[in-house]
Amino acid sequence: MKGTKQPPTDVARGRPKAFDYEEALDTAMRVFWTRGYDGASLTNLTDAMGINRPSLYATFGNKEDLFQLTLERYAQQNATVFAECLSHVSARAGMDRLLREAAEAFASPANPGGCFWNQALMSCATATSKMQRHMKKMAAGFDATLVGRLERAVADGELPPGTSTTDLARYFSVVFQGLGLQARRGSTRDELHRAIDMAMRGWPT
Amino acid sequence: MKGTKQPPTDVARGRPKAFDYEEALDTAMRVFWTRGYDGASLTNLTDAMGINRPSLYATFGNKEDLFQLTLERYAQQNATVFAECLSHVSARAGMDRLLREAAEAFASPANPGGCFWNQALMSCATATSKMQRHMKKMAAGFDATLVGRLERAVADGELPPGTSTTDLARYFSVVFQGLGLQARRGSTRDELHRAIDMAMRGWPT
DNA sequence: TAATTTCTGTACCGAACGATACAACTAGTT
DNA sequence: AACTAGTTGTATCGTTCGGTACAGAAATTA
Repeated sequence: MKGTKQPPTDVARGRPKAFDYEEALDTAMRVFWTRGYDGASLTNLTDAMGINRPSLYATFGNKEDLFQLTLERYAQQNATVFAECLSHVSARAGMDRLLREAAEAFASPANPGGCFWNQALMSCATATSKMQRHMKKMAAGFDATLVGRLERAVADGELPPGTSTTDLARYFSVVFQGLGLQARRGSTRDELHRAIDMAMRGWPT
Repeated sequence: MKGTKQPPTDVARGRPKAFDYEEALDTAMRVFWTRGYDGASLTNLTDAMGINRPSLYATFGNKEDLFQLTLERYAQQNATVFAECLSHVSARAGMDRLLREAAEAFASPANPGGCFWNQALMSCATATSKMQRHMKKMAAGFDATLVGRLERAVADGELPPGTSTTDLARYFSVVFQGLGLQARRGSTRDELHRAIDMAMRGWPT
């Protein structure tokens, strides 16, 4: 990540960038999202981002750094909705909402389809062990947040005492990821919502 | 697929192959399964298969042909268990069984982890449109089989009349694929089975 | 205006990619 | 034994890969 230069900390000094940092990162994300890590070549990336190679390297480091940055950006972009869903008074309603928000994003024609994180997960076999560790850490954080919310639900009496929160969180994780793949296969948002209706029946009574 | 030569139709004529056709195909499948289509280089493949490039090309065509052959083999290998599960008198028990068999395969340490078909699905963005069509066709076949079994269940009275068999099939497809990704993330078979317990609660009453 | 700083564009690097030409080799056929 | 069909190993093809050196362009600073 050395040499990576974030947006201006002070005033710009030399020649100004001819592109927007975050916009370029978003575009890169979509390329990786569509083609996977290995399938996305630097030419694919620079063409889509509208910048040339040296600019990319000076700004984002190398390909792996860029990929990691897009992953972090993806997490960051969805963190707000994620937190909002889980802050709902009812854990059940929050979980339902989370799945439905995900369905919207996964099936949105504005996106490449499915879940970027799924794509990254399948792509990371050829990645550095450092990046694999990073991804595992992100995944663990996601799971932990889910478990935390469910534990609060048990404490609140919304879930029966003795409920295995890890098992329940894992179940919803399965559904979550399944929705992403199903969306990738072309399912519409309505179809995903109907699947969520059924998935929510798994909630303990 | 031109130039592809299947196992001996007549008696072998020239110099005999120094490797087993199906064994080599299995090995290739595992390489693709682990690394994805783009992530698997010909060197990765030939090294693992224990054959050299010209033998690979003479026997399996090019890289894309080989990939397609491994996909077909994967489908063929699982077709038996698949059909057996769905031939159960109870559609519900059959579906349950299908998911559990899948969980075993997805989490088996003998396999690369997860579902090869999932991996292929994410890899196919860079593939030929011909191969994408082929994959869509395979997926549609899977779905149609599921729907067919559920329709029979409606006719048998196992499912309430008016049940949307396509919606139900899609739900189980979501769970199925989710299990694959969860396994890839390292979940054990027991953990997957507990997720299936919850998923089966989505079955209409 | 001169000096300095930063970014852009071209042109290229060595390495790895998918794919083959070709000769040596090994079997069955005659 | 001579011939033919098919496989194997080596050595290589042209292309694309990720990554960079370097000169010129565009801004701020003095």
